[in-house]
Amino acid sequence: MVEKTITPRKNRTKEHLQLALIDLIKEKGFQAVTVKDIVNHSKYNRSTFYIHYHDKFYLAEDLLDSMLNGLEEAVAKPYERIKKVNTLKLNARSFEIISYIYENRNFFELITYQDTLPELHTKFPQTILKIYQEKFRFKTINNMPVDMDFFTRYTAYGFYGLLLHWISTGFTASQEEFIEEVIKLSRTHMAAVKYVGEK
Amino acid sequence: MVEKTITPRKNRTKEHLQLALIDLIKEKGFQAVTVKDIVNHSKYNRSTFYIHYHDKFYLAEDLLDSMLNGLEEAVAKPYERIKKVNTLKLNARSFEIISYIYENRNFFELITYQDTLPELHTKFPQTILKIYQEKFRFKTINNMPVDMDFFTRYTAYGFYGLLLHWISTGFTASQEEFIEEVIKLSRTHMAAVKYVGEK
DNA sequence: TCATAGTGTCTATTAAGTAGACAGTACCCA
DNA sequence: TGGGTACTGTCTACTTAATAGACACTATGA
Repeated sequence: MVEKTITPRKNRTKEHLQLALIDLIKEKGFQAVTVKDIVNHSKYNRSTFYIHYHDKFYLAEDLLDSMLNGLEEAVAKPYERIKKVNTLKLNARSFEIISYIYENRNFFELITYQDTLPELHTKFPQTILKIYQEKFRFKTINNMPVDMDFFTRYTAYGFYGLLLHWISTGFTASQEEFIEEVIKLSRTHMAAVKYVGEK
Repeated sequence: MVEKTITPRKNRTKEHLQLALIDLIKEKGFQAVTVKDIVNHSKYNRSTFYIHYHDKFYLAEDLLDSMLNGLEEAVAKPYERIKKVNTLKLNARSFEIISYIYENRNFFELITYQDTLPELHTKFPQTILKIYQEKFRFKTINNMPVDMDFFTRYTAYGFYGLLLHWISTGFTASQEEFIEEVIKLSRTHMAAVKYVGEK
């Protein structure tokens, strides 16, 4: 009974509270945000906040988790985002990550703020790594022998570094341009990426 | 009984429907937007839409009116927006308009779309003119004699032209830069602007 | 011609959101 | 030191905005 059913109405309210939190973190930093700020900004009653969340930390956790879950799911579901897939060896599905981040750039911009969402700087790269580990299989050029776990970590964090740069330069490169760059760099040491669905 | 009381809850819902309309106009044009699109996007029930609005045209009207009312009110209330007022002859209050537009750029960008909010292209400049007529009194350089009604219209539409340019270039100039330009141009034929509060 | 998709209206139901009081903590500053 | 202000988290009782679903109707197009 502690977790009740989810309804569209509840989700909507939670989402609005989350959006308020994003705005307020950008405005004054997470530390300074109060529950009162959040309900003022989102125009809910203070009581309403406590129906959904115990305090701002739970709200923050929920926001982070749902965005990162969304990221994982975006990779899992068939490519709706990137339409014209470049005819390259590298699996287009990897670029769902890029599209998802771009679509939700309002959220991911949080990574450029000092006093920001708790755990964002740790969980975001961990999620990238998790996706790389669970969904992709790589092949080195000429089948050069390497520890594949290390190779996966290496490419995941390399990709993360590029993402950070793209985000913090305000997405000045277009999605297409950015994807081009990622492909070029991947090709320096990667022969192919295979997408492995579930399991 | 046709117009019931306004409550925060009602306003919030209406606002969310309005925001959905803005997004959808940008996405597919006003003509193509359906009530179903609007409630899908804003995650309300279709019935809920009809509680608040008769059809999408009433919603559009409400959106436009509230934004333009907001513009008028922004000028009327003491300058909270522009902090450091340049020590110029020209009344800083005029620049509340610029700040308001910038803060609500998501809405005002609609003016750059072809199939957009009905009446936007007529009512927006009319509102600028109304503000100029009701809130400001101008002085020509050296008290050059002109028909003051004409002079007001002339400066209002001149300002409107600059605003259009600023908006449709994606607000690349900062608020401060843009204000600078407006001041420079005003000075070519204007000795002072006086703000006249109510009446 | 039938099928599909959207419209606008209505009804009954309910649970999300509201107002308000409460005791408790933390902080400032006079 | 003590009083003032501001926010917190919990609770209660109320109401009403939001919901699901049915309805007849129109327009479109395959």
